[in-house]
Amino acid sequence: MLDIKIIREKAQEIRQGVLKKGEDPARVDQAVRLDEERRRLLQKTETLKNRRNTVSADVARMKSHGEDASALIAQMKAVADEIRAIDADVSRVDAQLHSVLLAIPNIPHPSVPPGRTPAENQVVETWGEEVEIDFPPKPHWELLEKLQIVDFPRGTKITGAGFPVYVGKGAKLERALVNFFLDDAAAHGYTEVFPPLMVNAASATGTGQLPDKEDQMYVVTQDDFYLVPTAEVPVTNYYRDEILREQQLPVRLCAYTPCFRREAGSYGKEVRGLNRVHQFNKVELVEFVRPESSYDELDAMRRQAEGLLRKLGLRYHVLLMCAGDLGFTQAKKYDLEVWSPGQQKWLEVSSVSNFESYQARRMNIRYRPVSGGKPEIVHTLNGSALALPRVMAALLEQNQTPEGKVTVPAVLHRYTGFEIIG
RNA sequence: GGAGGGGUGGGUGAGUGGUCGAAACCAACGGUUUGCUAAACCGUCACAGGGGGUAAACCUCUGUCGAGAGUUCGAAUCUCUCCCCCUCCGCCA
Repeated sequence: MLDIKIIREKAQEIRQGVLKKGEDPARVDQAVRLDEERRRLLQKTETLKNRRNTVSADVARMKSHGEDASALIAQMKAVADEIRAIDADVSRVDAQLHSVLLAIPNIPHPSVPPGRTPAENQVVETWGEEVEIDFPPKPHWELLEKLQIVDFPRGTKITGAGFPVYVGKGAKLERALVNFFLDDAAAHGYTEVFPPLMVNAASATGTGQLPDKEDQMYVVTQDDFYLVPTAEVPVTNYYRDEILREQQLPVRLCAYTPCFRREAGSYGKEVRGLNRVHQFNKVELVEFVRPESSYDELDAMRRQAEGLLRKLGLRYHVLLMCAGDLGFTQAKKYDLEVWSPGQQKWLEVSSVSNFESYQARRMNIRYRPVSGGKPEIVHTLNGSALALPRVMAALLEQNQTPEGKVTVPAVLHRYTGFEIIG
């Protein structure tokens, strides 16, 4: 969420930012009104509480001297009632303000291009040769089936649609990619963590999955837990309600987890093969940084994710997302997309975002400056490096041979132990 | 899952209705003393929100003793619900 003090002081700028993102700025005005009411009520109740505390001390003093305080006590009964009433108003207004603040999106960084639709995202970089394949390239789902490395029908039998079973060299290739990604992150100074795969409601709220995106998560109703839709959720919550030392920053964490997404509402061609599944593997990068360095860190994180695709030799491009295509909590975001020759389209495999203080304020993650002084909110970033299924899809399609075999990129050989599938 | 015992500031730990935001000790930080180090001594030592101050400094008020609700003029202290930790039993990879 945004800082109410900043909303109070710069309502006009915040309104502009919300508009740029294509969201309704009315809540900004609501927040300002509720904030004013809250402060008005606080002044009233705090004056009364001051009186109550003073008189209570008097009562204590009188009683200890054996004097009769019943007149004062009777008098304070009315004050106590009044305090109760006003406090009830305060907590009502507080709750309203909080839910309005949760409904105000993060505002885009000035460098984010305006725009409403994905068509207005900017391609800022393209890497890799446009591969001339002198035979009709197969889509990956045909290769998977022929090579028998991913079994969709049996996954459907075991669980349901969108839960593939990786088999044999498919399973090993998957594990090779996970290890390659993790090792690369470690080489860049990230500390590996392996978090719980279920989180509680407080954690899901911290990263912004709740209250709005509940539909996208699998819920364990009996215990009120949520299966993680991304490692971002448990890993960013690692430091929830904590104060870090400035010397610790930047904190760089990486995590491999399966990710569980209901993907309610998707259908058709978009979900063929590995394009969109309900359970998939991903290595995620998460950083906690000083506010002044968060945009440098964003670029570095993007470069690192790109590096993986380069080492794999996969053609890709980078999109700078326009304001309207940013997530609710994001201030700036790059997407990495790999080329799928079998489908003749780009597939998103990474999303690298700066949340500035938006998530951290919600989660109350701060740092104490070396110079002393008050704790300040950190900036958080995260990025996929990378999500596996579409990397697998592109890898298979870009490296297929006319006979329907697939060559494995050299960088993976030490992980797979084989150089060709089929 | 059953029975019992607990959650107090960075740490240990006192505090069962009345100036308690909380003794004492340790750690940390600043200072004095001192050839240096150490010791000793003095001081500082939470977070959030509101009001004042142009602002910083600072002043002031309110809240916070696992979380929430309640009783009371007044709650760390009494009551209820929930969360967490420990011990024993059961179950179990």
